[in-house]
Amino acid sequence: MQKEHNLSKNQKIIFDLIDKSGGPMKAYSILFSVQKKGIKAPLQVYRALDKLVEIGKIHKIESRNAFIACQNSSCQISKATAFSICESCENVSEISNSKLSKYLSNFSDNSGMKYSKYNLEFFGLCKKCKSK
Amino acid sequence: MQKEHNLSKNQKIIFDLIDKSGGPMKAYSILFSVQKKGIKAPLQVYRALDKLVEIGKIHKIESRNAFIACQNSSCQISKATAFSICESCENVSEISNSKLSKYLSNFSDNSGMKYSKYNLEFFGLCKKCKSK
DNA sequence: CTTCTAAATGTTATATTATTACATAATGTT
DNA sequence: AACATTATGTAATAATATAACATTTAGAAG
Ligand SMILES: [Zn+2]
Ligand SMILES: [Zn+2]
Ligand SMILES: [Zn+2]
Ligand SMILES: [Zn+2]
Repeated sequence: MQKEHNLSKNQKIIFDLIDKSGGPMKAYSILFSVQKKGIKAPLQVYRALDKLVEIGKIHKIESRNAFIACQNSSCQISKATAFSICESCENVSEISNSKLSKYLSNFSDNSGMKYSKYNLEFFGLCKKCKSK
Repeated sequence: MQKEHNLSKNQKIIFDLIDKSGGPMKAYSILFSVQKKGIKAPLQVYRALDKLVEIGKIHKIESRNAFIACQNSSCQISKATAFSICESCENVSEISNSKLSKYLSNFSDNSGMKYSKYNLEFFGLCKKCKSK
């Protein structure tokens, strides 16, 4: 079970927005959407995003500079993330595959590195875009 | 064998700089370093970087907005990249592990996505930083 | 060698993404 | 109440990346 975090006002506004959007959102698009709720400055958005990433409620899609709500709410995998990204329609979804996460979490090589976190992004074409 | 590409003047200047640096470099730090060679504008740097990424001579470290020379010059893996990143000293190295790349290249799930590319970033502490 | 085309370059301006710095307020703990 | 921690508000600015347009260079085709 994931630890329950009491989100602050700004954190809640921003998390709800991202969560309801169902897909990745960019920081300045978030900013635009929450201005009517009194969040006026980029920093207010980035601070909430940082915190939400830290506690695992959202993840950053690094290749897109965008943020998506965690789609595995019941498990704590914010340090082991995998995404599937359609290069045509930009649809993103979080991959939840226990064999994959086990394989990557246990990965080690002879470099002497101690790995504590990973992020994997797969790119390709989704079902819809393939058949166009 | 990787296809031989004749790099253009700017591409060669920028590739040589990144390659010789031995680590990841950021676009504007590259720009600063090549100004004495006549490359004056960000776009000149970004165009060369885009091309070098496309042909696999360099890779972008997405989580760092930085570019590193491919450390697997003999193989064509620009569409299947894996990196190890030290969160303390920011040392980055390209992981060349055939089992890992085979596992990921063959990965598929029931989402209907057809994967053609992936990028994996491992984070942790390198040997040196661990023992501090 | 000439014509055509694709790729690369040069230049200016601008868009997008993210952080620094400083002041204040709210929340939780002892 | 005193203290520490976390969150907020605001302004300015830094860092990263692209748009638009003109020109030049390098290859391919005839
Ligand atoms: Zn998640
Ligand atoms: Zn698609
Ligand atoms: Zn490589
Ligand atoms: Zn290190």
